[in-house]
Amino acid sequence: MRVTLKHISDDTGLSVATVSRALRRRERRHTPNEEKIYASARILGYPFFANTGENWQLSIALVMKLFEGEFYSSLLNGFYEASEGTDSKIVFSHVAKQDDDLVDDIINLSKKHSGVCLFLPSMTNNDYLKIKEGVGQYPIISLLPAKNPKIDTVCFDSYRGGYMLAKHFQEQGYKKFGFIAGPSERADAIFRKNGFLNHIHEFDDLELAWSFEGDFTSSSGKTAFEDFKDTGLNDIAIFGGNDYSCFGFMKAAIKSGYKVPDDFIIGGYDNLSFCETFSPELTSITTDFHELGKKSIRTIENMVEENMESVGQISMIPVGIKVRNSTVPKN
Amino acid sequence: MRVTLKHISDDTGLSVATVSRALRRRERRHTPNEEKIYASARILGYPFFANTGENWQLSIALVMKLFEGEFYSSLLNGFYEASEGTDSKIVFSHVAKQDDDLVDDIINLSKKHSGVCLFLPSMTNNDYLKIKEGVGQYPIISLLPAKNPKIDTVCFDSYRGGYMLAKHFQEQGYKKFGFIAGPSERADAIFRKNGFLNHIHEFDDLELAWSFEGDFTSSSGKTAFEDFKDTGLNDIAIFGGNDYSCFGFMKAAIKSGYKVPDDFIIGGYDNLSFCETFSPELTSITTDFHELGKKSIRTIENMVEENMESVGQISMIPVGIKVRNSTVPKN
DNA sequence: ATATATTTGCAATATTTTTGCATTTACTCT
DNA sequence: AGAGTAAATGCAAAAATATTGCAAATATAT
Repeated sequence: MRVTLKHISDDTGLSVATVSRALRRRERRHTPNEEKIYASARILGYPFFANTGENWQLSIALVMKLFEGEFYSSLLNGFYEASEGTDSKIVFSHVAKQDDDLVDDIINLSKKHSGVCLFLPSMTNNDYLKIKEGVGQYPIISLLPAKNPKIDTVCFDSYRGGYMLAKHFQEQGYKKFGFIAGPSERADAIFRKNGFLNHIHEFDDLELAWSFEGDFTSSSGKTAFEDFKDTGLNDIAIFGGNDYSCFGFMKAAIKSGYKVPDDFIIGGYDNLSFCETFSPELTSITTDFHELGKKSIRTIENMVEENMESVGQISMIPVGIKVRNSTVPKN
Repeated sequence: MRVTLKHISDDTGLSVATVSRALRRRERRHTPNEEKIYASARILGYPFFANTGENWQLSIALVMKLFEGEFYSSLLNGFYEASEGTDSKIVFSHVAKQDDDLVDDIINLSKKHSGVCLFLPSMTNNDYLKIKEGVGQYPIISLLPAKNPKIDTVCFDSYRGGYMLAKHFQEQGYKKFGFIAGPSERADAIFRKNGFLNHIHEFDDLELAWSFEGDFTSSSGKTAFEDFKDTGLNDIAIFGGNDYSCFGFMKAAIKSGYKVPDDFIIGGYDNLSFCETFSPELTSITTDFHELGKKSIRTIENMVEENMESVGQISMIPVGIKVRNSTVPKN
């Protein structure tokens, strides 16, 4: 049974007619009974109707799970800014921490919104298939790259990011390269790595001299440094996988008496604001969340309007590189 | 006119009966017509009814405006975590960047949600009054302290934060204190300052030797250092207003050859994750966003249920202090 | 105390949604 | 290809829900 005026009437003790009038009135009067009716309507969950014609907007749910660090703010901010001036409004949706209900949660979201954007690194291909089955032909995209994407994807060009950084290292005259890997189950981490390694492999005089399995945290960067230190390598260019790893690595290195960029150069990924705060300032791959948001919203809007079958299309948003003192000595 | 099945029927060319059945059915079938009906319902904005009894949740809108940096992630995360296991669900709501429509935006939000939490540093008392007038007796709170709050407030005890830091400085044996102020229109910045200064004034042997008007940015921290350097002061304990200011200040100081905590000690506010990454690690006032979220949600829930008049009550969430190497030499 | 405006409930009316039933369409199995 | 079966659809009746005219009750102003 859905919520009707009768429920509110029973709840408030007022007649259905009074409830109807209070809720339908253009201007609020803030009389005690009106307040009572509104309060009851909210508690009971009476649907406040959207009106035809009148600036109705698509609501697009942006679904994330983990939620710490500057990165998520930037992502959200990019989407909100991108939504201004479009016919869509962004609704941020948080989903349960447990993976169990994830698929069901998303299917439920699809009932309430016009489209869904997923940013969920832990999702498997199997999950995506289940979601696709659950939502049917519905505007839904993923914001993370996948090896074999089951749904349309709008994401940063992680591969190119890794590639660009390797190229930059080469241009600085380095031949030996190092790499701290991200979590191996994250496709974006793998693409970054592939881009980096592929550039190295393209040139016979370049060599991957060291690598380490990290997990994108600052503390794994520190562990990576301890591993690195034991190798005794120097004159090497290191890709940290992301900025946090680099911070952890650099901090430990500087503490051990290393000088950056003299003893090694290092570059990160994400271009967090702390890149400028750290000494030396960290070279990093830059991502434009505003572009990601714009492209995602446009994609969802197209899907809603054309109502066409999704075919696992991938849109890559280009990334850039911000060169700072961690790879280029101060002049 | 609100959206009815007739609209969807007209839009899809199917009969009202078919539309009704498709939307009412428990399980989705994903037939072409069903997809068409759902798509149309989403575009037109047909209200998908919340059911009585069945796990209906209060929806609480968390309203923010600016949106950069780790701080906002933490705030959101705290609220979402706090909402788990309660009868409420958090809906994050972004409002227009322009101040003009702010009040109207919030009044509109009040129609769609059971309660509203505002985190809007730029709001004036006048704005709050207008909102109160617009929403009537409605569950709404502010998450920022105000000198003379017009609506109920749940916020961190900024005053005590400033006070605690001054006390910590005193315990480290310092007599001379310095201070970088935040934006003067932000009440939370003023409370931090007052707490800090009041502790100083309580003791005759303590003295505020230097202060600077900043704006909570890293670059204003840098400017603050330039001002500080000219004074030639040393053996001083500095409260940076927030962490960003401290980072900017420390970076500039270290570049100028200062040693922290030898030449001066410094403490921040917010306990950003970068406090641990910076060298030296930054002592900072810690805030518990989970507690803030819990208290806020409980307050809104009470307001919804008891439907009582809001009276400008203030709930302060205690803050803590995390002492690190920027104020205590490593042992 | 009286006049006037506002709010409310009842009942009638209008609108919207659901359902029984016959028909059409899609699909399966010879 | 054609019969048989299941599912989907439209029509129209029925049910449910929402709105409104009107008179009584209540509040407010004079």
